[in-house]
Amino acid sequence: MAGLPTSLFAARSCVASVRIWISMSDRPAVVTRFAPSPTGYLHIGGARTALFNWLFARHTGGKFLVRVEDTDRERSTEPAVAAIFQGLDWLGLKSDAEPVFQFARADRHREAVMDLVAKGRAYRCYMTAAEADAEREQARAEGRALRSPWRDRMPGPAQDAMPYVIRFKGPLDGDTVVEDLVQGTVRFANRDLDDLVLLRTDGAPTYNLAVVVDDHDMGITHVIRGDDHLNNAARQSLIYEALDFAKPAFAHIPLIHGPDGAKLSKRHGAQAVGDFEAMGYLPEALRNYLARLGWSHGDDEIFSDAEAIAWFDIADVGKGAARLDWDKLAHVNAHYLKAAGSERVFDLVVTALTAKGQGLEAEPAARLKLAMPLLQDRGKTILELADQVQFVIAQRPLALDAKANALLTPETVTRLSRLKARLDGTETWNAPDLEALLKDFAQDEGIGFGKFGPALRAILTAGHPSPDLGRVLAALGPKESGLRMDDKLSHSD
RNA sequence: GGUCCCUUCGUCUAUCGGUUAGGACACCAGAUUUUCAAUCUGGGGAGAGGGGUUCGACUCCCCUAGGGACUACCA
Repeated sequence: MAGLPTSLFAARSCVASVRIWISMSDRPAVVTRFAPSPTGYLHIGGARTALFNWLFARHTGGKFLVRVEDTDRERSTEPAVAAIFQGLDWLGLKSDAEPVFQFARADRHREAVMDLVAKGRAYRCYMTAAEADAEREQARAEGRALRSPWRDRMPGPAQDAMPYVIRFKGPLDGDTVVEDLVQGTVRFANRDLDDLVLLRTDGAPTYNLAVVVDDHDMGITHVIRGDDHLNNAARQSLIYEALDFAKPAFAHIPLIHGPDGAKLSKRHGAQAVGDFEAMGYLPEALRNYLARLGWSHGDDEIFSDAEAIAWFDIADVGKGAARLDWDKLAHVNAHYLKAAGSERVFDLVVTALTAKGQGLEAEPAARLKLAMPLLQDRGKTILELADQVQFVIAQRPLALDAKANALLTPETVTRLSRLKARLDGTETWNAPDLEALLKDFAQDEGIGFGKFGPALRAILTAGHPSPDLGRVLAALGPKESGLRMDDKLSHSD
């Protein structure tokens, strides 16, 4: 039901892409991969995992691949696949080859399992679910991992029609050592590693088997993933050995937690990469922030992609879990917002405005486009910018509240009329010159800004958030500024 | 319960046995001031606790506490 259309899982292309890597004699020295399971949106933690894989591949001149782990047919959905690809795309983390869909490779996985059975490293297990539960309970009581009684028992005629799974035949003693690039040497006692299921009753491969086979077939050299998989690395290590596959290097990076230290979840505001986009963050800002979360290069905080690529090293990834800090993300975003091209910021602001149900007509849109360079440093996110930009796109005549009207005393109105006359004669309509003109005006009138600034601001912005008056005038342009002033100056005398 | 991982300012982190423990965000104060911001200057703020090892531990080892992951026919 939740199954995926076969078109997305064209086995031919998926398998072929894998074979290309294997047959290439000049295969890169480093191949990393991001392997999400399509059960939801691209999680911000997953995005960081993808980023680290991408950075390491770029740093080493290697390849970055994407593999969709969709072996769980019940939970995998097509919208999730699309959302993940869209998230990666937005973040600028593109796979260097066609993405591989794990489900399409089920035959290859079964083949590997049969190999294991033939080698005596896996066996058919006929336990029912209830029996397995009982067995598990007993194993737990004895302080060891689950083993099946079928481990050393040959099935008889009675089993002929019985369903079975294929379990890995794990060693009973000895240790399995995972040499992790981040966590160091981690030792597991084999008695604690259970005989995990390799093939389900319906013949479908399970995760731990599929990852090993796929990572091997895809030529993955470095498995960089969340440290929630550190335990799995031991189980997978055993499978690599049983299959006679060379093991990749492992790097288990800490997970991202919410601001309160708990596992990141919905209540922390956002989880999906798409949420960050909707909240008005720039992809390059998120990349910078995410890279800095758990990884560092001395005191560097703001850096370009090129610098991140040049500097990134797994050895500099920290071991502790990091918390998401919205303030710092906002700060980084503000930096990139200032540096971004005005046309791009304008487009994003318009999109945000439209999403808020505030579509723009041609004239205010044109005004905003021209004003954008003067305004894009006034917010930390596109959403904040959408608020900061309201005074520009407001339509005449502006409605002033009682407080603003109170500012327009006869004296102030005549004073502003004199200012208007001076503005009308201005040739250089730009923020610094306008600011200077305003200063000169105040001096010539023998007054401080406080005597006419608030009133002028009210006339020009109707109380919307706005920058320095020089910038306000510049942003509005000579025509709109003049009209807004005329609106209020001509008929209150 | 078992196994494994983690622990420096509020947060992200630097430090790779010898530093007045540095930076960034946040916070506080001051400057600026025509709203709100921004900006500039200054300030407070940390090695979870306890044992060792060492001439000397944030750094190495052990214990405890706290946090996290795994312990599925999920990935």
